[in-house]
Amino acid sequence: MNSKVMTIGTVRELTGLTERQIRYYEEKQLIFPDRTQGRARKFSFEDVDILKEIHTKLQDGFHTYELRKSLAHHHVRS
Amino acid sequence: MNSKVMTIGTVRELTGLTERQIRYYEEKQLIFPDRTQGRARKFSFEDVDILKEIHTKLQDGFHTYELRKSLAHHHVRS
DNA sequence: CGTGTAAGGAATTCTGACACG
DNA sequence: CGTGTAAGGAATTCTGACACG
Repeated sequence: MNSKVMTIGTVRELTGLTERQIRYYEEKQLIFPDRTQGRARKFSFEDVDILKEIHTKLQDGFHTYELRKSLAHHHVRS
Repeated sequence: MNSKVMTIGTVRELTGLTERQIRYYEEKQLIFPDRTQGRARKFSFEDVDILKEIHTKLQDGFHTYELRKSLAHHHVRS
């Protein structure tokens, strides 16, 4: 499911990450949530998986700018 | 996907229904969204399908109390 | 660099009610 | 019966910033 339907609060629960981390990963171009009219972020289940992967990689010593390349294949343009 | 992850606003967009209609169908026991700590409803993609079905049936002349039975098979307890 | 937090505002959602029919 | 709406409150999310290191 690539449809962006979840708010950041739900993603927080599903990933165990904090909102700060999620927003930071977006800032670093690792995830690309949609936005509602009221500028609230909307994520997909795929985003949740990517986020988990990002966090794992970071704990393995990688940096966000390094992950930007390895996560590139996730960007499927529908 | 039966995971309850969407807020009513997303469901509104996905189904084309109003929040009033969605809440009313819940009141009539046709759908069973989860709740967040802050009492906000959370729906699944299956709920979205059921909601569309409910609206179609209503337009076909059925009443909510009649649909309660025909939708019973949807209640899969995980 | 990656993450925590307090700050103030804006958008979202909630409930109970009155309305129509 | 099914749905619209105005009302007030509570919870959510947003951005920019300061902090640590």
